[in-house]
Amino acid sequence: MPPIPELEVIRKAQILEAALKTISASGYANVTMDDICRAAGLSKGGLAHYYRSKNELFIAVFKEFFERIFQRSKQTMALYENPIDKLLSFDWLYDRNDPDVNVGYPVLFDCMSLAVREKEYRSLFHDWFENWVSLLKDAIDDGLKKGIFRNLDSESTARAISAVYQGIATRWYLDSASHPTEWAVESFKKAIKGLLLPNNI
Amino acid sequence: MPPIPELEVIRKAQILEAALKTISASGYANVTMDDICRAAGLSKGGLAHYYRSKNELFIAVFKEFFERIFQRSKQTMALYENPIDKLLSFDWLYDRNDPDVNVGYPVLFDCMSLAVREKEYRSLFHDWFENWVSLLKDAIDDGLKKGIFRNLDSESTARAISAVYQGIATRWYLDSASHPTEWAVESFKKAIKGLLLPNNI
DNA sequence: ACCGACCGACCGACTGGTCGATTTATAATC
DNA sequence: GATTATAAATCGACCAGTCGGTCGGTCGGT
Repeated sequence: MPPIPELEVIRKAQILEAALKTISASGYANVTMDDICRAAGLSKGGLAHYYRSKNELFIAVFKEFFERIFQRSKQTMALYENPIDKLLSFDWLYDRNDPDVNVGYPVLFDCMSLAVREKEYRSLFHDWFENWVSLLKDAIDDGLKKGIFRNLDSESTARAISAVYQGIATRWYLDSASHPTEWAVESFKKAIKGLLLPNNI
Repeated sequence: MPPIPELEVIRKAQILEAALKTISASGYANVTMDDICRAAGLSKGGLAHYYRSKNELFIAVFKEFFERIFQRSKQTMALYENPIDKLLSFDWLYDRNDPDVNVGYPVLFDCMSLAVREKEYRSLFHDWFENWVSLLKDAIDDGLKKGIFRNLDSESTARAISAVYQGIATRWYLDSASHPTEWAVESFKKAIKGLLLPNNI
C-alpha cells in the first residue's frame, strides 16, 4: 500500500519539474537519466518506477509544458476586452525575465528538432498549434463581428498570426544582439495590424 | 605527395555532401561518424584525416549549407525587378518538391536547437540572418526610393520579413496537414504587404 | 507477511577518437 | 626506365568512456 495515496501524483510532478529544468539547461540530446534523477532527488531505479523509459518521460515533460503555456496564454488573453488587445496580449513571450520564457525556448527548439523525425512529437506540436490557433481565432471572430477588422478568413489569419509570433521569437531568442525586445514587440504589432486592420496608420 | 593536388577539395566536398544528407535524414543527435564515413565511401580513419572531430565536421556542414541557400536566394531575387516581387521571391522556400527544402529544414531545426546552447552555432545563425536581412534591406530601400512603400525603417522591416518567412515555414513544415502550401504562400504575401504597402487592398 | 516505493551496482550496446599498418602515387637517384 | 625514398591517403581494429535500462535487494508502512 502506498504510504500516501497521492504519492504518485506528487512524485510525477516532482520528476517532470526536475526533468523540464534539466532538459532546458542541457538540451535533450545531452541530458542523461542520471542527471534527471539526481535533479529530482531520486535514484535511477526510483525514477524508472514512475517513467519506464527516457522517451516516455520526455513526452510527458513536453506535454505538461505545452499545456502550462497554453493555460497561461488563455488566462492572459482573458484580461483584455478589445480583440486587438487580446491578439497582442502575447507580448510576455518576448520577456527575457519571464521564467517560463527562459525555460521554454530551449525546450521548444529541442522539441521542434525532434518533431522533424518523430511523429509523436509532431502530433504534440499539432495539438499545441491548434490550441493556440483556436484562442486567436476566437478573438479574430469577435473583431470581425464588431467590424473593426478587414474582411478575412479568421482561421487562416489566426494561423498566420501565431506563425508570425513564433518567427519573430526565433530571431529574438537566437540572435538577441541584433533583435532586441523592442524590435520584437514592434515588429509583431506592425505585422499583426498589417494583417488585420482595414487600413494602416 | 598528394596524388592529385585538388584531392583535399574533392574529398571535403564529398564528405560534406554525404554528411549533410545523413544528418538531414537521421538528425544531428543520431548521426554517428560511422554513418557518415559509410555514406561518404571512406573509412573512419579516412574521414578523420579531413575532419578531426565530429564538431568540426558538423560546423563545416552547416556553414556550407547556409552559404548555398544564401547564394540561391540571391540569385533568385536577382531575377526580379520590382521590389515587391524581389521580396516575395522566396516562395521556393515553401516548395515541398525542392531538394534544398527537403534536405534543408531538418538540418535547420537541428541547427537551431544547437544554437540555443552553443555559441559557435549561434554565430552561424547570426551570419545567416545578417546575409538574409541585407538582401531584403536592399530591396526595401529600392522600394522606398521609388516611393511604393510606406515610411518605414528598412533594416528593422527586413528583419521582420525574414522572421515572418521563417515562422510560417516552421508551421508549414512541422504541421503540413493543417498548414498547406497555399496557406503558407498566401499568408506571407499578406503579411509582407501588410508591413510594406501604404494601404491594404 | 506482504507490497509498493526506492535503491544502486551492473550489463550490454554504442560511439568518438586514436594509432600503427598498409596502400598509393610522386620525386629522386642511379 | 627501373629502383628507391618519401609522404600523403586510407584503413579498421581497438580503447576508453558513456548511457539507458535491468534486477536483486532493502525498507517501511499496513
